Amino acid sequence: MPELPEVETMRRGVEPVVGRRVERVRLARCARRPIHISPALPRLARRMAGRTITAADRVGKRVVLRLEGGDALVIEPRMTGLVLLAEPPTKEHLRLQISLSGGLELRYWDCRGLGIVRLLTPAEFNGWYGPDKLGPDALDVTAGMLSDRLSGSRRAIKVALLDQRAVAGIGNLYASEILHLARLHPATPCAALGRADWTRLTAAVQEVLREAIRYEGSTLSDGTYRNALNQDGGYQNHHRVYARDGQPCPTCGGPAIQRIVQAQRSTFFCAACQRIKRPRAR
DNA sequence: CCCCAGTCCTGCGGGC
DNA sequence: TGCCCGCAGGACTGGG
Repeated sequence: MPELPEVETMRRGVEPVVGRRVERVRLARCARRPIHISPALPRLARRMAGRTITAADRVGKRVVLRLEGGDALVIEPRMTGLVLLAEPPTKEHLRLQISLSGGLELRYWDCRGLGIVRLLTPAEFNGWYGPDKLGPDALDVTAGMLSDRLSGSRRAIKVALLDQRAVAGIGNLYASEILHLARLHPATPCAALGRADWTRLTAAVQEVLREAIRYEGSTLSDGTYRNALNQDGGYQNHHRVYARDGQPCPTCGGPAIQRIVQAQRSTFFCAACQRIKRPRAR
């Protein structure tokens, strides 16, 4: 499940595309269902052909390839999408192939096919990913920004961290990891957090995400996430709580990590070192 | 504003 | 051993 560290690793892995010219764009025939792509081929192919890629950026959980002239190709992998410069894991779920000058082949592979690829003008890009839609990037967010955006909310902090309008890039896996490092109970209402909590939480956001990037993301047992060269990440060996229910807490040695469900998603935490804070009584 | 359930999709693992 | 069912969840939508 690509979140910020996985998408950042993909972005770094495809940086060799910068400076190359788009020669050909085609859909892979082996995909059972067509990819969610906008605009549809051949219009997208015509708009991209002959143009040079000027930058490989990231916005939240998406890879953004900037094109000469100002358009951007946004690749949103969602659950199982991979942006590759190597051969894909299987031929079967290859969705899109972009041939670049110098013989480079950029591929988009997506097992479940929930991902989306969009070619956007600058105005369209701002409509999709402007400040109304996406909060500050999780790597840049400050404690002040987080508390300004969330401290008035009664939502559980775990659920709020998944809201991309509040902060961009955190998904279900890293939300649990971050809250464990920050020693905050995932069900704590945002409004119950004090200044020191926001500071500790923000520090944990930075530390967990930077460490996960250093290990090139998490490849889970389903094996879906890989870097641009089709290699596994390494951060799954450093998970503190995610999918470790029943195992001892790495911080306090407490007997068992617990699993609960919040907003229909699994949350993992240690009930011993992540104690809930109740909102102040009115 | 916030919350919930449903939608997309496929591979895998648990249970029988 | 084989089959079926449910689960995994990012982003979005519609209803309460």
